[in-house]
Amino acid sequence: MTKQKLLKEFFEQPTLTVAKSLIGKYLVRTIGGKTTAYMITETEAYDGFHDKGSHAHRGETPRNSVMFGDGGHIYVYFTYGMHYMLNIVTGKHGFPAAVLVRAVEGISGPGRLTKALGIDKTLNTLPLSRKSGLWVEDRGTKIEKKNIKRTPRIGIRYAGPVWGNKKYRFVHSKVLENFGMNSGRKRKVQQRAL
DNA sequence: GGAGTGATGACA
DNA sequence: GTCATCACTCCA
Repeated sequence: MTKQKLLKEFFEQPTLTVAKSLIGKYLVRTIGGKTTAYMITETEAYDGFHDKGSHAHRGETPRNSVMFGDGGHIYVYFTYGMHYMLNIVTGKHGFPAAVLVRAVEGISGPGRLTKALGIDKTLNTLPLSRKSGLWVEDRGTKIEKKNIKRTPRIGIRYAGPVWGNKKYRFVHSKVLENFGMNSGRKRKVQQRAL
């Protein structure tokens, strides 16, 4: 199995490309000397100033400033008084965009994901790297196009009929591994209802 | 369907 | 300084 760490160039691609390409990649977390990896199954794109669903649409603020920086950095924010959300900054410096990682295999929901992986605001603004203890790897998993569903994003109806209905959410429905069929092992697919 | 929770940003 | 809002989760 190849393990290829995704570099800055990957995250500098257009936000929608990154959001879609992240499905099937592995989110790797090192904490307290232990490393875990989970396949990403759900993402959402937040793309530029004009995106009314994005934190950046009213311009730069202390909270969202990392979105204006280089791709491949971590944007974590706290919401609803209890949940951290994990985003990965995309695009080039100066263009505010990010991908929200909503779910990984076995863990649905962005708040539950950050809780399970011990992700909090201390990671905010850091680059994805071994040093920060959080990065993304391509482990050779192949995802067929037809198995990635596109839907409107969750929880941003305030963005209005146009931006609220943009299909900027990518959800994985099935996985094919490049080294053969599942050798008898039962695949556990957890997926939130659509 | 509704409570809980507190940082954030808009406004004054 | 106040206040409404929120890229959510859990329990009913």
